[in-house]
Amino acid sequence: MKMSSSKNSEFRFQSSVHSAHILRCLDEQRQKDFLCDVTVVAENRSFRAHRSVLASCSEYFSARITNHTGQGLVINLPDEVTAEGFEPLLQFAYTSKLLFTKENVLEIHNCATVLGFKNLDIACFDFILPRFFDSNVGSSKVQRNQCCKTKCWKAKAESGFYKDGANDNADVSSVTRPSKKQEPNISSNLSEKAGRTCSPCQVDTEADTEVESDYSSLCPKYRKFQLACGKSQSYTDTEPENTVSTCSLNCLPCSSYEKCEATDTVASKTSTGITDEDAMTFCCSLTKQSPIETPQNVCSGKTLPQMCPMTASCSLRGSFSPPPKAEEMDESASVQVTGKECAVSDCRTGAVSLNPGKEERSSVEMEVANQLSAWPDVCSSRVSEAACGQGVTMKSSELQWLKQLECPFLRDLGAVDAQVRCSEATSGSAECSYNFSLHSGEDSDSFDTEGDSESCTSEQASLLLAQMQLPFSVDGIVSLSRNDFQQMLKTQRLTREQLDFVHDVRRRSKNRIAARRCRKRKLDCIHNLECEIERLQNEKEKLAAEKRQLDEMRLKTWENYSVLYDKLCAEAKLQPEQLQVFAKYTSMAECPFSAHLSTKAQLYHCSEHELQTLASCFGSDTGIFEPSTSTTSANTQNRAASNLQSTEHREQHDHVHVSRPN
DNA sequence: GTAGGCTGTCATCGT
DNA sequence: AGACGATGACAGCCT
Repeated sequence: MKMSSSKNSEFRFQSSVHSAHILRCLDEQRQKDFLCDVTVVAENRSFRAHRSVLASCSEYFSARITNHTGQGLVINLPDEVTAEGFEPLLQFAYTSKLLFTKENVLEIHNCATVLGFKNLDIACFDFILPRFFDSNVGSSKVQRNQCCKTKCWKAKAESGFYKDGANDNADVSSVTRPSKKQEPNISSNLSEKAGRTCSPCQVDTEADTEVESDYSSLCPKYRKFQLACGKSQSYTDTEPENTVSTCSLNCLPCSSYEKCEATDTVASKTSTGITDEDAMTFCCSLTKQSPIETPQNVCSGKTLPQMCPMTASCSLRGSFSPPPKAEEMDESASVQVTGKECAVSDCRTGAVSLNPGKEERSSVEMEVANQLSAWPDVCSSRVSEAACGQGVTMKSSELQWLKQLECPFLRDLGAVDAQVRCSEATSGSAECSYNFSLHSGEDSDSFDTEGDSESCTSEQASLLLAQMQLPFSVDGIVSLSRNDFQQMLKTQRLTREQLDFVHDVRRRSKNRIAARRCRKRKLDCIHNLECEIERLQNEKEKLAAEKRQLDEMRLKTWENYSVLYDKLCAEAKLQPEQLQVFAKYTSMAECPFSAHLSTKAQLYHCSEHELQTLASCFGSDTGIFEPSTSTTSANTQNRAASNLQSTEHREQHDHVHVSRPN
């Protein structure tokens, strides 16, 4: 639930549970066959559903249903759509969740393709299928994104491509470097660590899970401010979009490969010194295989293994869940692919951090990102970590290539640019790609503003770590919890100087991050205060205008009273004494003229001085009180003064504050 | 040359 | 007692 205010105090309520509730109700209706207006026949099975839902999810149904308005519509699906494949799709249409198994995923994919099921983009299957049907996930033999065209998938399926993961090797070998020494077993490190610290990669988020503003994480002052002014813009909302995001090469459509092929080489060559051929191979290897077999200059093979930031950070950071290998998965296991809206979380947790304040990502992107975050193999984790500023070093060629991706939520990442800058700055000198990004998820908010100085200091720290033969990355040192950090130190035999240095690095790095947070909060606070000032000024102007209007109305009303009073006196021909008696016996509540009459009667006995005093109390700037040069004006003065007096008198009785006209 | 902004670091305080 | 986060102050760098 969000409440956001505009400058003119207009509020917008946006429910984050409404859409899910609607969908849930529709699903219940479907199960009860309530209000269903279409029957879909697949093979020999029939399914009841709502036209609007089907048409919303599927291009096929949209086309078939559009011209049918009558009742009892029956749609016979083509032969290639099986009941087994269609049923999960129907369920997906009503629940956003796709339940599938290794056995039926191809069937579902085929049906989705034929029916043009939206939000189950090929990218999802492109990501999912290799996981199921490759026995070497995470170990470099996956063929991904070779072709995203449906035909290719069909061809692969028909040819049993996914039935035998070993086949991949032959295909890949033709485009990969023949002999690439595999890097240390990063995936196993990840697996071990993640097995200890991470939850399984299933992402099943109920849509009614609300993203609440986490004021508890704010400093006291800021928290007080936020709470005090009922901040419409939560702190998380102010997070720069660069806190985004995990993405993977896996989700790339074909165009990315093509673009990569066409555009990547120049940047790669110029900045890293590798040849066009290398770049091409690298590009292809990125798109056609898992990253383990990417060129070693990504994580330079020339560096000592323990100095490799990849190794260090991957082994130290255990936040990412390892991908469940196909052979490790239960045959009957199903994986839920759920839409998850606006997930904002720490990159370290492996969850996706999509900018909530920015334009909404498509559900496909959301889902892919979620899956990627929950299912990162080494490749995706590296890319996503680079995107998250986790400190995994990528050379500019990789980053330039990343920028070509068709994934919009990765393409517009400032992080990529920032990383490119970092890489460019260091690519010339560093054979070893040191880990020079200190973002640890929680502070990954400042990619676009962090200059070279920070990178340099971090790099210096990394260099010093290397010089001291310390097998740690700065990022690893910073991101570890206290206990993990202590345990990590215990596993190493470090001298006193080394220990002090590591602690110093950790302390300074954490403080640096804290300073960034602090400054960001301060800026946010200033910004919010400025908005508050503007809002209050607008409100003040509005109230002033309202007050003026009310004053005018009040004066007009009193003038009407005066006219009526004069008319009454003239018609009744009351003498002053009669007026006095009249006023005496008429309560103010019962007679609207009583106050007027009373005052009028009293004024007949007022001296000129008292009258002037009353008039001066009323003030002359309203134009009501005119110099008493004539009887008429004197009467007007009297009436005005009596108005004032009676008003104030009434205020005393009613305890209602009525401001005196200015 | 100078002002202003940004960032890292240190010191200090409160938790 | 020690770790940690927040924050003010200061210095260095850059524009």
